[in-house]
Parts: sequence; C-alpha cells; structure tokens
Amino acid sequence: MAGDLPKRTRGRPKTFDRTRTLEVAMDCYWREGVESVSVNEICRRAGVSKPGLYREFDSEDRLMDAALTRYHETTLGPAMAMFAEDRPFAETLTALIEFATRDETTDMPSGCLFAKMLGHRDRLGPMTDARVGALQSEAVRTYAEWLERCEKRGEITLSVPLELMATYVQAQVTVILNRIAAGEDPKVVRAHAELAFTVLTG
Amino acid sequence: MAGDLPKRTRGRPKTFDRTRTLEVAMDCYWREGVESVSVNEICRRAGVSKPGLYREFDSEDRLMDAALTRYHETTLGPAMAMFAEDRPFAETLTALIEFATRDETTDMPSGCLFAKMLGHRDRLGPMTDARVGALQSEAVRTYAEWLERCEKRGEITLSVPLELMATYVQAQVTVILNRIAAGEDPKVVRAHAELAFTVLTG
DNA sequence: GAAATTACGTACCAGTCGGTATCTTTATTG
DNA sequence: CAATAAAGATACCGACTGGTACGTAATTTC
Repeated sequence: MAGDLPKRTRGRPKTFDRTRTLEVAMDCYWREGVESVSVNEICRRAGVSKPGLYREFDSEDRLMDAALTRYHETTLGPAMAMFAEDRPFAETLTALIEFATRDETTDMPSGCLFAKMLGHRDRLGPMTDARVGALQSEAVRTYAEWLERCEKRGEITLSVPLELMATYVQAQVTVILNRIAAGEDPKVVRAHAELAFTVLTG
Repeated sequence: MAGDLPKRTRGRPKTFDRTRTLEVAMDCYWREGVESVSVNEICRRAGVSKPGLYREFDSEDRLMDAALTRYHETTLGPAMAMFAEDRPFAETLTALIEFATRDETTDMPSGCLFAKMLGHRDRLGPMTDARVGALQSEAVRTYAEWLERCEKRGEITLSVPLELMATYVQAQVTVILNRIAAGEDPKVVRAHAELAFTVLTG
C-alpha cells in the first residue's frame, strides 16, 4: 500500500507519541476519575510537554473524548460482546455480575471509565458529553436486545416495558461499577447486584 | 433563664451571623454538591468576609461538617422519622419513593446533601468524612429496624440476612436521590425504584 | 480619658488550573 | 548554502483555590 511508505514531510519530524499519551490519559481517567486528573498531571505522567499535548489534542475536552473513544474500542466494546453470545440468561447475568465486581489487577483497573463519566457529566466538555450520551444509548440498546432475545426464548418474563427494563439494567450496572471503583467490598456489591436483578430472575 | 441575658463581653461585639452563614453553606452544598462550591463562593453568597468565616469555622472541613450536622438536624433526621411510624410496609415504601423522587421546590432542593456527600467521600475532609460515615451507620440501622419490624408483622419476607438487606435499601435510596438531583426524569427513576424494591414486595 | 481586648475586612500568600506566546531545534526544498 | 516549514519546550497568562497577616474599628475595664 502506497500510504504506508514513509511519507517524508517537510519540517522537523514528529516525536510525539500519540498512542502512548492517549493510553496514559485513559489509564489516569479510568483509575482516578476525570474530575480528579488535570492536564498537567497527564503531561507529567506521560513525559510530554503541555504545548505538545495541546498541539495533538486541541483541548482537554477533545483529549477526554479521544481517551473515551479508545476505551470504547479497546475495552468497553469487547466487554459488551458478551450480550450477543446468546448463552443462557442466567449464565450471562452471572458473568456480568462477576465481571462488573472484579478486583483491580495490575493491567486493568477496577470499575469502568464510561461509568465514571456517566456520573460526572456536568464536568465534561461538550464533545465528551455527547460521546457519553451516544455510548449510553448504545449500551441501553444492547441490553434491550439481550433481554428481548432472552424473553423470546422464555428464559425471563418482563414485568415492565422492554425499554424501561433496559435502562434499569444500565443504571444498576453503572452503580455497581462505580461502587467497586470507589473501593467497596466486592462481596457486598455482588450480593446487592443479585438483589437488584431478582426482578429479572423472579 | 440567666443564660439568655445579654452577656456583655469585652472587645468589639460580634456581628457575624453564624446561623445564616451556615444556612447559605448548607443550601449551596445541597444544590450544587460539595465538590462544586468553593469557600469563596459561599462567602460571596452569604455576604461575609473570608477571614470572618474562617474565624467562625476554622477550616473548610469544619464548615462542611457543621453544614452537614445542620442538615441532619433540620432535614434528614425529621425525614427519617417516617421509618419509626409503624405504618404498613407498602405505605411507607410508597412514601419513601415519592419523597426521594420529589421535584425541586422553591424552599427545598431536590436530592439530598448527605447522599451527595456519600458519593464524593474522597473529596471530604477528615471531620466531614467521619460524620458521613456515622450518619451512614445510623441510616442503615434505621432501615434494619424498620425491615425487622415489618418482617415480624409478616408484611415482608427477607431473602437475605437483615443487615445485607438494610445496606441494599440504603444503597438504592442513595442512588435514587442522586439521580433525581442530577436532573433525571422522576418518572423513570420512580419506576426503577419500584423495580429495585421488588425484591422486598415479592 | 487611656489601655486592653475583641471582631472586622482588605489585601495578600503560594499553589493549581486550562491554555498559549515565543523562541529554539530539526528537518525538507530550492 | 539559504529559505521554509514543522515540532520542541520554557516560561508565561489570568482565573481560581484554601488560607492568613495585619491594620483598623468598636467595645469594656481601669
């Protein structure tokens, strides 16, 4: 492919590592929450100058947006794939609870960057906020399709309209993720999750 | 009472209105969340100088603690009294949901200062954080006693240990209050609340 | 009256924030 | 070689944060 050939451009060649910086930003936002991480801190941890970062991302808002998009591509999207696998409802639900209440590992923080942003939408810039809104719609749609398939298979009975139940699941999952991220005891949160989903399991 | 007599003290008489300032602080924290209100802003709105406020409250932490304590005395405590009234379970539950999802009025913001603080404990000073912890224990105890009485009257059946169910109720109520405060549609939140408490109503 | 005591508020402190002006460095182009 | 273009980072901007030093005003005590 011609596009892959080293495109010699005029001027000083760029040394700024976009991917690495984005990864650092994503990790910071994920671990500590968007409201607790400053642009200065991200620059410090990525070993990058502030004007360099601003040349690459234009604004804090766009940086967050890019970090969230990367999170969606690398983590959230793959995780949500479990709802399309058409395994038995009870199995998927157990896996969901297990996944959402997992402990922090060395390579993956607990909680969920998206869930944290959902809880602080008033502190997001317009770009990031719009992205969060879109991802939320996508998540609700995924839950709705999952529930609908399970209902058609006769595995669950919906006591309320499908859409409402889908938003309920979304809300409960978000809370679970954020409580785990806040350091609450996974055993307790897991038990609460099971209580919250009793309405589905009957 | 002798204590009410004008206790003449030496030096310039104090004009600082502690109660009014505390009321302003409580209202700010309640409406906008502790993490969004600065000491400067409270001074501005209360029409009070910053050194004056610091002379009265020593630190931001103690100001918050005092505001939370006042909130407990004037609002939270009276509201929690409904769980000691020994009305039928379903009635109290309906009242709880109705109260938690009420809209903002002129004299009372929606949501709950205590619930908001519970969601931002990492941003509280040691005093306020300790107070929040104590109030949480108190709330869980109240829920536990309420559920226990209802169970003994045969109105509900507990599928899990009493303590766990009490913390579950506490968690769900907190979430409901914070979602309402965040501006979500009360009808949706109310429907979600009913789903969450299905585990109690059977 | 003067001295002591207390409260008041202006004006400041160092630190952080998001964001940028500006100068230097490294490359390509002619 | 010189001119041009792009990327590098230092050092700054104004606004805001929690918190305070300090001079002044108002009162009691002597």
